[in-house]
Amino acid sequence: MVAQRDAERTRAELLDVATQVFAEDGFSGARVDVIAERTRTTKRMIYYYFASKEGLYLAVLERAYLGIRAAEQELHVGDLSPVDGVRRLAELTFDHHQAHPEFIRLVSIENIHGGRFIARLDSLREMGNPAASLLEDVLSRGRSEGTFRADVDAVDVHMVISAYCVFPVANQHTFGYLFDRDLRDPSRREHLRRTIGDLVVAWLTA
Amino acid sequence: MVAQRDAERTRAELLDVATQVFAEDGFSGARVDVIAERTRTTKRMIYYYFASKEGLYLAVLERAYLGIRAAEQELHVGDLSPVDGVRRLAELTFDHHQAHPEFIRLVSIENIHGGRFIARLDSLREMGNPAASLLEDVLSRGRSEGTFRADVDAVDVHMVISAYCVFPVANQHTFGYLFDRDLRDPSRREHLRRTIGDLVVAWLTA
DNA sequence: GTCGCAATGTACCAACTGGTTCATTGCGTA
DNA sequence: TACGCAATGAACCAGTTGGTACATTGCGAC
Repeated sequence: MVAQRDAERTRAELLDVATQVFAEDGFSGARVDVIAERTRTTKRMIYYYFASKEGLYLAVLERAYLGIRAAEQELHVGDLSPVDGVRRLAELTFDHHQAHPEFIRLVSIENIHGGRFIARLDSLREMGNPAASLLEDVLSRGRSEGTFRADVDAVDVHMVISAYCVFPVANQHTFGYLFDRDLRDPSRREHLRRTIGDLVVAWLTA
Repeated sequence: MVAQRDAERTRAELLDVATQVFAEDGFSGARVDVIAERTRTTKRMIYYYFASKEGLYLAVLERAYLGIRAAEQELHVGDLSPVDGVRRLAELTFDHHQAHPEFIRLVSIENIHGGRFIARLDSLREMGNPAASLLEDVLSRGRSEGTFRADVDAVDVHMVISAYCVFPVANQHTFGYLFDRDLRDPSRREHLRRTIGDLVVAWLTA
């Protein structure tokens, strides 16, 4: 018989389901009862482990960000030329966003709430941003080599890449409707992927 | 004495307030009572004119888009060279987004809801997209002139510009928190503005 | 002036929703 | 094997919220 009591599993299952539901319906739209229903446990457990709907949302948000950061730790572009390095960094960022739409949705939701929840997660700030650090490095190599322009910093470049990678996921529905173009269609992905590389490289080397 | 009965004014006031409240709190987060309170009229009028909370939201969304389209009609870049034309188009788009954050918020919200509401507003699709049409024109001039690359179309370029212009508004809070950089700070606006021009021109002429 | 109807105000409701109460159960341990 | 406590389940509650019933009022037409 499977263990009938497993605190870790219960907690994890709640987080998984809550991530899905919050990403789908937003904070206000999500219903505690719905989250509980989709679980093998009950609503009581949400309040037992997370104290409140807000506490659950905070836990979901934190875990989502920590997951992203962990993945970023795996990146490495030190052995590539600056030009190949930024292109690769941009493409990997693109892949990553494509693979985690629910994360992007959570971020959108958080911004609609004015970032009032994320502001309480000190853990995120402390751990820094691996992708941005890598970029910092590649960028300075390119600059001292003379191939990259010097009027933008790593955060500027990171913003351009983020903006491009977030958009096809975050705005897929309105854009798709207005321009009759499904930005998430697999057959279009390679073109989009190549484009962010072209874009950033052309810009930095101009 | 001011007119005590003015259907048009009542309707418009409801739409104005509702736009603000929906943009602030999302569809589920917005409260019908709150919208009514901030108006000189009552909740009853919302149901009188818009039938339901959803009806009101649809009206808000439609009006917001129509407003944007109307503004886009004013653009004209036909007398500029292709290079100057795209730069100007990008910069004007940037200005426009900066000036209408509440519109961007509504679009974000709509995407979180899977575009389920906008899909019912046929009026929007019918009117086309002035900015994209202009881009189409400038782009084809640049291509036949030989200055612009040919492996991207107008919608691709429009997406890049949109992504860049939307991001600083839509993600200001999470980005601002994580990178300790206020993307909406007026002192940074000019730099951001110039950058989208540089980016697109460098890319297209690469 | 008074009739007809659009427009409006008030009070109310039924359903929903986040959160709680309290009893119960399984698991490690002495 | 009995004890202590983490973990769990089910029923319940009080505040909130979208929506409505119904009475009333102002305005234009004649």
